[in-house]
Amino acid sequence: MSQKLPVGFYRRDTVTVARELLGQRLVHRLADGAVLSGRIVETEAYLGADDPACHTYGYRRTPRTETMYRAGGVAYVYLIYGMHFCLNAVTRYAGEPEAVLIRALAPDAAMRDRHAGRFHGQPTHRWLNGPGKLCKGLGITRDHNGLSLRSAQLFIEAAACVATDDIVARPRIGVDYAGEAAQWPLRFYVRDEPSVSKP
DNA sequence: AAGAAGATTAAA
DNA sequence: TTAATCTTCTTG
Repeated sequence: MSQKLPVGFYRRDTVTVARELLGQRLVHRLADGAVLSGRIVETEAYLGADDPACHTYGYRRTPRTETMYRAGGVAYVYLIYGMHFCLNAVTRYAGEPEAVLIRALAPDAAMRDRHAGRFHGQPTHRWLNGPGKLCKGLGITRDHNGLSLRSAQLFIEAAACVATDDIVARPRIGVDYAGEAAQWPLRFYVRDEPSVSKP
């Protein structure tokens, strides 16, 4: 029986959390009892006040980013491009606004077996291979913003970490506006994993 | 009050 | 390469 990751897991260095979230299991329980879940295979670290690519660069504080200022272990969900949601795990402590964007999941066997109908006949490795797609696929919306990642409906379960040799570090996606920070190798994914968004 | 841009996606 | 689509933030 798997355990939910303790809050202490999140209240650490954000890059460490981003790397160690690879392999863990994200679970969403719907009101009707359905369980949608997958193994995390791709993440990105957003390093707060000193990171030009981060929503909280320079301690920018707005209604939207308020969640990032909370203590690690809660979900930060926001709408991007007017049509897609992105899910992040808030890291560190209150007042240290950093987070890990969860970019891709490999669907669990139970989900592949029972919820293929949600995905229009697509191959399973394309179900959740992008930050907007995984929110859509799991039914995560802005209603989940601020929710504990140990809550009954949304949580991350402990599973085996991915070995260092199997983690690939690359520049983050979609942050070209961030100058030099656009090159920082803060995107992490599992080597040879088909469900990664852009191998 | 108005405009610009965005941690994306699917389709051409 | 581009449209879709709208919230958030910046500027006037």
